[in-house]
Amino acid sequence: MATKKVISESGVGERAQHFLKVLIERYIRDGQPVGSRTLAKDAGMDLSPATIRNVMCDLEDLGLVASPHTSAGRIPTVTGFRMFIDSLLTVQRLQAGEIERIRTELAYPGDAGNLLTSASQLLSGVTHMAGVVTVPRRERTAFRQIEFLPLSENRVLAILVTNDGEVANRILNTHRDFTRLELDQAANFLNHSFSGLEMGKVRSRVLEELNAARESFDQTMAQALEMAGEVVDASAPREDCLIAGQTNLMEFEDLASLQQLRKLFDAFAEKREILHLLDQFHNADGVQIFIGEESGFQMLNGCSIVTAPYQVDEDVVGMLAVIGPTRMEYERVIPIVDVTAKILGAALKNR
Amino acid sequence: MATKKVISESGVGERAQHFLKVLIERYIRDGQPVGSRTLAKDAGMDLSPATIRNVMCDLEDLGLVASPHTSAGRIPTVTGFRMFIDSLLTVQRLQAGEIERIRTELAYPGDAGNLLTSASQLLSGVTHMAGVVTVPRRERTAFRQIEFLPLSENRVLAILVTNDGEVANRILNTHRDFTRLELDQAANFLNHSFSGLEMGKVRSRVLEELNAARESFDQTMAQALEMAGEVVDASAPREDCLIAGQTNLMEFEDLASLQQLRKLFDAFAEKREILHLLDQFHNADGVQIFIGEESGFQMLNGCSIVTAPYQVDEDVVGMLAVIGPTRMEYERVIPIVDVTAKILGAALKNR
DNA sequence: TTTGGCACTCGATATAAAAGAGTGCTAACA
DNA sequence: TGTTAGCACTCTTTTATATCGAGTGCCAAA
Repeated sequence: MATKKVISESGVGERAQHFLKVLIERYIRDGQPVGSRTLAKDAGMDLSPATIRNVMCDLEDLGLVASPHTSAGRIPTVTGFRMFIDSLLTVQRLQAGEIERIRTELAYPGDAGNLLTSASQLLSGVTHMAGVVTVPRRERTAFRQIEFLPLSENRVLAILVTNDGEVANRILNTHRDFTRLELDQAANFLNHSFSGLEMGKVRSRVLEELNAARESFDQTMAQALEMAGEVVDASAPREDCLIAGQTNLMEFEDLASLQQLRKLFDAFAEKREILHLLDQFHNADGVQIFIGEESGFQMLNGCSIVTAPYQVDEDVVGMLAVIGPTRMEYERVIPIVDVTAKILGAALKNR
Repeated sequence: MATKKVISESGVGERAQHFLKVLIERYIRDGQPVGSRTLAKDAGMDLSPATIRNVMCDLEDLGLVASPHTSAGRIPTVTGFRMFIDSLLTVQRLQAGEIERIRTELAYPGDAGNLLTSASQLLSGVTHMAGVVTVPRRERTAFRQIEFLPLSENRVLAILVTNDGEVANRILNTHRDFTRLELDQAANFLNHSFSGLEMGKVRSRVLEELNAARESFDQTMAQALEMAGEVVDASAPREDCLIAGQTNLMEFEDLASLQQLRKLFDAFAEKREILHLLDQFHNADGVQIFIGEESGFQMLNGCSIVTAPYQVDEDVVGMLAVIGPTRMEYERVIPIVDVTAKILGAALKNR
């Protein structure tokens, strides 16, 4: 069966694939339709433009490239890009210097929030596109310690520490005044009951016990649980994402139709949709790429997202992403996102 | 001296001022150079275009209007706008409905941060421009209470509560382990020494006492003070501003040169300059307006800022602003900012 | 002081022509 | 059978040119 023209599953000859690759690389560089003459030179196979034209015809029939009008060259379609990304891409190795840069920028100690902000800024700085980091969800974290401090009459400060070192606090207006001793006792009880428990479970357990306490008319207990409930809620899934360098996207005339750009920026301000989108890739491991049009979200037309999860102790805790025009240098961006994810994970671990 | 042509200090006749006013109002509506014919109709004084032209010549000589080219009408200059704003503007009264809207949107209870966010969103929503709210500075707030909680070996959680109810916390890695009792004693001492003191002073006093403690080799005291210093720094002037509706500005083709817009958005992301700018008006009371070019900040070319301080108990605690194109409907925006400032102040008071 | 008249300027719009890039197809070639 | 040269054709881009129209500035008359 070994004919000269090897056909891959997709029905595209090996040579045609090579041309597609070269065409897309060229298109990524210049952003303009690529003609047969240009391609003939770039491909380096010493073929005439006419030959190329024949192949282009095939590629067009397969929906991998398209021409904006009769006398322009070809530009890749979304499916063309998809094939390029999935099987044609040759990822560069990151230069040692760049790895070092990432490492040092994420090396300085600071609290977790700070670190994540740095990471998104770093991504946007290195790639000249928008950098996104989603913040670990609260759901996964565990209860470590709760404390109550009397502030003034009828006002108590509740402090909740989770095992990832985050601290949530809330000022509670209580029905009656509590002594310091009472508060300490309540805290002791709660710490004893919930320590180490995953926050989601804490929430449900608090509710259960609250009902139990009410039935048995244990006022003190009920109040303690009520207060705990409030602060647990305050520390609730405040999942969020940090976006840096949005304005970099204004430089790409690919997206420059203000219309388009505005939709994108609105999405950034809102964040919800972006977050939802990235969550879909939460379970993949390693770098994933997807193209705006594939997502169904209109605001991402013309864009691509390069994303990777980052892990602490084998657990995926959040996502990292770069958003830019579909016409981006994937072979440079992919390793950047990849390495940053790893370094970020490590940095979070020895925090 | 009562001649027919009354000359104001600026050397502009009363009638000329009236024309300037009408011209600017028209320019604000249409965004296009206003010609003599149009102006003749709008002015409602039954004068011929030729007469208007003469007046326009005078206004041009005074630098209040300019023409983009020979055969276009006139557009206001920055100084023209300045005069318009300072003395020609007739501010509309806000409709009862709009006041109600503002009141209800700021009525629902929530923490202070929430309220401020709502305010900026409200401003941007009502004006279709960008809304800004600066958050009260920490400097002005006073120390109320500090507490230390042992977390694990060599890790202590320090919590600082200020009299405005804000809570700052920081996890400290200590050189040695502290018992709960030691920590309580340290907290007691600090609370006793600093309670009620303004934060700026707390910072300096901590340093003084730290030196004293070191000289007298009072290790325990020194450590307590060191820890206090860290958390005080953590709660340092985290002055900040909340910006909403930036993307609204993309709709105005006045600013649409992507160059311009990008600079503006970068400034929004950075925030520092905006904050610094608004701080200059911190002491003014009532609505202030200024025009981008006057600020010297390049990114504000083509923009104006309508700003007002908001007060709690007679004290100015922050600023509120709307940023939009210089060609904005001041007579509508001014009362909105004004009223919002008052309502926000009130809402913060009964928080 | 106001007005009509008039020449003039300059951007905006329209039209046409030419240039350039690239294609598709056909026929010849190895 | 794959490859190539040639050629007509299509569309965009550029350039040149004419025309229109809005609006000005100035002058002379009311």
